Amino acid sequence: MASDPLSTTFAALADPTRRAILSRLALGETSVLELAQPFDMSLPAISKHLKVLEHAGLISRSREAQWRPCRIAPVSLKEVDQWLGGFRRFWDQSFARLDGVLEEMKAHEIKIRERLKPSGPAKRKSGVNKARAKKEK
Amino acid sequence: MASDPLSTTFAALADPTRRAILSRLALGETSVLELAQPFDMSLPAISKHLKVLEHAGLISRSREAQWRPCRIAPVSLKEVDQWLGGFRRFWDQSFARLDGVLEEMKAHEIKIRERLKPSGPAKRKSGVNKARAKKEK
DNA sequence: CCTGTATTTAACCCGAAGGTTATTTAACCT
DNA sequence: AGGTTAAATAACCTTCGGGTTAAATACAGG
Repeated sequence: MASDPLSTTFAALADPTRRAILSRLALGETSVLELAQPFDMSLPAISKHLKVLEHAGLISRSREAQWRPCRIAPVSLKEVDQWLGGFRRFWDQSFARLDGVLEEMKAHEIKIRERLKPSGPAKRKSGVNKARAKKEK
Repeated sequence: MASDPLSTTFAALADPTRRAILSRLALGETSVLELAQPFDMSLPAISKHLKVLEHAGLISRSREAQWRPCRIAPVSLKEVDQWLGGFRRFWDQSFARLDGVLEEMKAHEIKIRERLKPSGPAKRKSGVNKARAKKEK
């Protein structure tokens, strides 16, 4: 497995048992035994899953007598969400519209700048990367 | 690997090469060779990555002469986003606040109902699952 | 038809993921 | 100290993921 943080997090989430554990933890901190209870799986297996989640920064664990209560640690999830954000316009209508608005604002700003400093050339943002040009059937 | 759709998608995203490919595709549809160009990796390896992405529903491919242009397919990403949504309150302040507001609205609604039908007991929503009760040191 | 270009498939290697059982550590309670 | 409960570790097995090279497929075009 790739070792960068985001890959580690995605890999940790790529298992239904681990996602179910996280869903359970969304209801609140709990012990390993209680986390294991819904699954038809040995305790060491659960222990491994928890280690994976912890290593991915998705949960944190403390000690309380002989229990090691687990809770959700939000930072990694937040990072996943932020990565996803870069693609949100592909499915979220309102984000797509926001894209358009930003384009418009940018164009408008450029016009304003050009009007304010008629001597110097306005700083042009390089346009969207338009690779793959030559290709018609 | 687990074979449910969400696991497949997360697994596909758990690789920096594949995420980079998606990022490139966010700029627009392109060919396999151009997708491969930034990576120090054989072409069959890229081909496999694309197959994984396609199987996860993250990209779609068409044919155009001898090229097989790829583009982003948003549905799987959207599903990931929706799954994440269930946890957003853990890191998003405004969502946490929304949680509070919803709680308040629910309580208010119950009061109203009770006032309107003083004869029958108001339909109580069962409270948040409060597992793990007995545990004090 | 033959050659070049784009891409996939086949066959293989290696290490890591996810599961098992058996054993060990840690902490509580008499 | 001894016994019980909670959890982790060790050792092991099998499957799968990501990479390789070499060969096959699909199409365009002189």
